[in-house]
Amino acid sequence: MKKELAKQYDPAQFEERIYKFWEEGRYFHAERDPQKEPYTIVIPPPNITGQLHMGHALDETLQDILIRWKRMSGYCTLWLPGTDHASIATEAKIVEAMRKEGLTKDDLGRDKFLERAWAWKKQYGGRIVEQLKKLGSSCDWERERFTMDEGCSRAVKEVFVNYYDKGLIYRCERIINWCPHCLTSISNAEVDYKDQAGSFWHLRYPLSDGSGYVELATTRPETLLGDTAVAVNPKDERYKDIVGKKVILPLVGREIPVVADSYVDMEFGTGVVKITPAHDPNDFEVGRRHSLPVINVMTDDAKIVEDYPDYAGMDRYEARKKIVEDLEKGGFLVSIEDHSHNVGTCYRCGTTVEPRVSLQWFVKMEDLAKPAIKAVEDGETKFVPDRFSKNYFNWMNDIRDWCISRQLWWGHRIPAFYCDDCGETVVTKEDTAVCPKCGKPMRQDPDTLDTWFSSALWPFSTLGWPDKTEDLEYFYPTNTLVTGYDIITFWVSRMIVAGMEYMKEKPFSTVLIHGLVRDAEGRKMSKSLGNGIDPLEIISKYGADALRFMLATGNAPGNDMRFIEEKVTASRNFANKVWNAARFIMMNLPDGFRAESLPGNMTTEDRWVVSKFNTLAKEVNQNLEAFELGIAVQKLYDFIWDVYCDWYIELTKPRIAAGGETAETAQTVLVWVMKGMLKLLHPFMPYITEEIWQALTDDGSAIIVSSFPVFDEALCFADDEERFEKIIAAIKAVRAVRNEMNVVPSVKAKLYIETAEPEIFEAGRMFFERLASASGVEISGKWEIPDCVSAVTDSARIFIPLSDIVDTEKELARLGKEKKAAEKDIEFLSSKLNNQGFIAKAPAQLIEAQKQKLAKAEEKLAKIEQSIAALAK
RNA sequence: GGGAGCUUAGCUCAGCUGGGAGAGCGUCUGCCUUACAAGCAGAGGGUCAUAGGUUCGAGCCCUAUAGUUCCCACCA
Repeated sequence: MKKELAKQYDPAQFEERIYKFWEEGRYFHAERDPQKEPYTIVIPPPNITGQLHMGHALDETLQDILIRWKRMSGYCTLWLPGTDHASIATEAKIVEAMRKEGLTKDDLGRDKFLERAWAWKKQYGGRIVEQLKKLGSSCDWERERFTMDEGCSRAVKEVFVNYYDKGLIYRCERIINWCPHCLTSISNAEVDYKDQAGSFWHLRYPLSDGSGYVELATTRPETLLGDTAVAVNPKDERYKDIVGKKVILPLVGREIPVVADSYVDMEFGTGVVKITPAHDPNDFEVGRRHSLPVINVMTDDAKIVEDYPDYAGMDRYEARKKIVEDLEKGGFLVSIEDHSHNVGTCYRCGTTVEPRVSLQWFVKMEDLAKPAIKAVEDGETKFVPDRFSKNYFNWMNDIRDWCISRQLWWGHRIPAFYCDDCGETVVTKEDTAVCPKCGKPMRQDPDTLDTWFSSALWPFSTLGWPDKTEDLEYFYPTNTLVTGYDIITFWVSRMIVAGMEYMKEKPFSTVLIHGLVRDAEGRKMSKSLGNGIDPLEIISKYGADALRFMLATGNAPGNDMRFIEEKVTASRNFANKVWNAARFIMMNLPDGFRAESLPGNMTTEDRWVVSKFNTLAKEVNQNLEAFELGIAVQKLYDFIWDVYCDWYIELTKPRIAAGGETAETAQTVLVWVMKGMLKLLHPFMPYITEEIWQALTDDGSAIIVSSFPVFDEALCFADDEERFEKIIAAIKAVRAVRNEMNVVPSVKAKLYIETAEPEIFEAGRMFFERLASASGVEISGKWEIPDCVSAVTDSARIFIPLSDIVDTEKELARLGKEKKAAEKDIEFLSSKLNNQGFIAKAPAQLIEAQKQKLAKAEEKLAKIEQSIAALAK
């Protein structure tokens, strides 16, 4: 009937097999069912270039826990997977690969390049998916999507054209962040600011009327070539006379005006600023206000343009050096100061971005942001933990227009067409366009869209939008989005915007935010540091369940965590514990044993464990409901290891050995609780629970679709819990005393239990033998045993006659310590109960509990005193 | 400049609506007790960063301070 389980937990033996079993059984597939409530998660699509890293592992684990829990709780659950084309990252990889072959994009041309890109996608896009599967992710792979598949592309075009028609997308010349390495514009959100040590060059520009110089300071002397003015503050008395005059631009010889603009900070530097509209965003604004010319002095790859023969072709840093030298030679350099400043770098490649004026497409964000802000304000969408909504509001309330065009080939091509003949622009969903004015064929914009443009539509484009599909109707809005705090601005905010605009409804109800997985020293895992840890290696070493369990343990939402391998070991050990508990049960079940329901003749300890399990089921559900995954894990761990394994299993051993009815009852309860426990654990450790379930039930059922345990009023046995805790307390007390007296377990001793509740201890008689090294148990209301060690609880004194070992002095000292502890308890509790404020204001239940504790403490003290008195005689 | 987080046992971290401080790892003492030595039993270890405040009662709420991390903006 049942399979033997191996002696040691070895996940490699079954994880792959179990995953195949689930896939073949189509357990991950979501079939719309009007009778059921849907529960939907869309995956944050990993990049096709990506390899599974710890961040993914955490993200996927959290999602899978929620999905599996909801699936078992009767929801129609859809976890929709997919991948992102990641335009800039993928294109960079392909360009890099081509470079090794000595090829450039231009050598290949757009079509050939895209062929390569698709081949790349075909080759590597599946890799990350296979890796996700290793984790046990229960995604509906039948619905796997890709941001550049036909449907998503259609959605992108639809949105672009619609935004354009509504006047929310516009094209204009602006200063944008340009990456000279990736050769594309990037959005504000894609710029990482980093502190760098630099210099502050003080220069002087001669006034054209020969009346002297103005002194100014710059961190970027090479941009001087593009200066078209110098500016001072209009209120600055020092410079009011020179406003309107001209200065001669050193090295270039151009005459440029002195303008007055309030942008200039009088306190900073000399109060004079050189204005380079083409290479600084603030200067660009100043330039606009004063109608200054915009002179671009750099090429795409940040080299000086040919107009300046002395520097043409030099890289910007090389040019800087040369220009400083020349300034010095010309007597224009006053001084050089050390200066640390924040420079923008490309989030992909780390190259210092070059602000640059160019013609780009933008989304007007202000109006679009409003409903998205409101959705979070009104609680339509909630961030967990809540503090991240502040992040969101910060960003959204100060939203800038979004630069969406990228000078890349891999991505959604902008559906705008230009007529070179008459200058007409058409934005259309059609693949080609004919000029409506002159009838000539039009040229499509060569640029593509920011990757995040398509990701923003992910929650509905993947469900069929713009068509009104049944999936969309049923599964939208999705329920939970699980992601890291690092992409709230990139992605989460833009999904909410798009969802509100096109679905008129939030894309998800909850955003569960998690932190970063750092290395053991707390550093970010990164390629450059080489401190990344490969989840796949960890899985092959410890199993996916151990990794998942560890990732869900001891961590509160939104907080970073450190990856420490010992934590995985601890989780693996826990899995081994579960494994062996199951093994124990199966070794002790008769053939054909079935435990469908709880027996009617349960003992106190049976009801004790069932009642505790019932509480566990309640709390795990509550914690999951509140996204307190770490707390749920902790409770499961404690119950399984401590309550079930260390106590209950041990309690059943003498009963099973005794055989007969009590054995059968114990077996039934063992199996019943084990099954419930496995179910509660399944979302966290899917593989091992399925493997054990299959071996244990042997009826073709699958735990993945079993019903998740819930609280059951009929299984509350508070009385039995209390009664049995007394036995546990007594056993613990005996063990502690024996340990303290250095009595080895092999030395058995008879126990004489003195108690006012003999029937309770009568029921626990056999457990003392097994769990407290007793050679026999006598129970009475009163014992007089001289020269004896005694273990004391509030409900019993247990005498342990070990005459050859007993050291009266030592025992008196030990009891003295216990007495002190009891007295301290009493003092604490009675002072609390004597406090009028406490009595008047504390909840009645609490007061009652304190009274009971006090009574128990007093009982215990009395018993200790008796023992001391007897020994002192 | 604006905002947020963190500071709890030697280490890594939990602590859900305020009611006698927890776990894992490490340490110490025993134990191969027929599910598990990836184990069992026991023990030690904390002024919950500091200073005030609110409260009958504060690790938790409020204010300030220090250290630390991060986000946003800006720095010619």
